[in-house]
Amino acid sequence: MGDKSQELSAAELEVLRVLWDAGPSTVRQVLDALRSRGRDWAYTTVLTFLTRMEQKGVVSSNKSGLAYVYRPALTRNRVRRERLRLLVDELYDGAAGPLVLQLLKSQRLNREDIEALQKLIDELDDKSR
Amino acid sequence: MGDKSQELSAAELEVLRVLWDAGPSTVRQVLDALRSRGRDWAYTTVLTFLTRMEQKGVVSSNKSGLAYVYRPALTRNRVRRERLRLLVDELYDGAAGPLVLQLLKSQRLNREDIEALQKLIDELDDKSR
DNA sequence: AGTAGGCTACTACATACGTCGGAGGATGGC
DNA sequence: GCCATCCTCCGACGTATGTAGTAGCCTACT
Repeated sequence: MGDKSQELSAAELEVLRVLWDAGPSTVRQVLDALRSRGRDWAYTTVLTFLTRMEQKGVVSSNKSGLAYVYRPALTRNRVRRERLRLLVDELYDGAAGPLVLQLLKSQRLNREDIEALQKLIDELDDKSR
Repeated sequence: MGDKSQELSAAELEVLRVLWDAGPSTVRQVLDALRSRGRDWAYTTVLTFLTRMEQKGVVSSNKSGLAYVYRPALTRNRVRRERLRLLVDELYDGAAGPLVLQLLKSQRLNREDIEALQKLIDELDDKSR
């Protein structure tokens, strides 16, 4: 099967998100964080995920005192970029334009977003002219 | 595991894409289309996918003459929306703004895109004011 | 009528994913 | 010193995914 090696399943991504939000954490801390997000896994389940994810290289760990502390080995931005690219390639034939439009239409942006957007567009506009 | 029932794996999505692009097709037609896209599966592999996908309800089929003809049961737009929502929720905490910005920054848009964008922003701007 | 070639059904198998339980080692109170 | 804890390691099990072989059924041509 896939050997791109850095494939994140939905559940794995959830674990990673905890690490991004909470910073380096032990298994128990991750477990608690997941619990508070409504994910009620067993301790060993979390352990299994972290272990497997370390194999894949998406988290790293080092023993600190009694327990191992895990930290993300991929930045949120890196994953965002990859996922975004995948989405664009798979569902928009590589063209980002329509995706942006769809986003703007279907999601409600607030005033602030719109302003930031406008600014960026002005820049792009200058550059492309 | 997931029972949302309508989970599409990467490979399944590829099959679906062929159906979207080519319209109702037989197994062989799908196979050929996949081949021309560099996916060199065996005939029965494609058959397996289509069969499983029909179970899941993402394609439907009806016998026409000698062979079954498969057609998508989900629109491309529907899948786009779902995937997009997932991406926004999982990686942007539900906020579409930053996603749009990242898209605009990292992907190269052409003049046309930018204009369409500008127009849309003007509209949003009016409405939100 | 016989056969080649296309089609589906059924089965299979390895790997990944989601989910844990139990065994066994360190540790910190009492 | 001993027990309640907490931690990790290893193994397990069911379902999903990726990939395909085989067998048997039509059908159309010769």
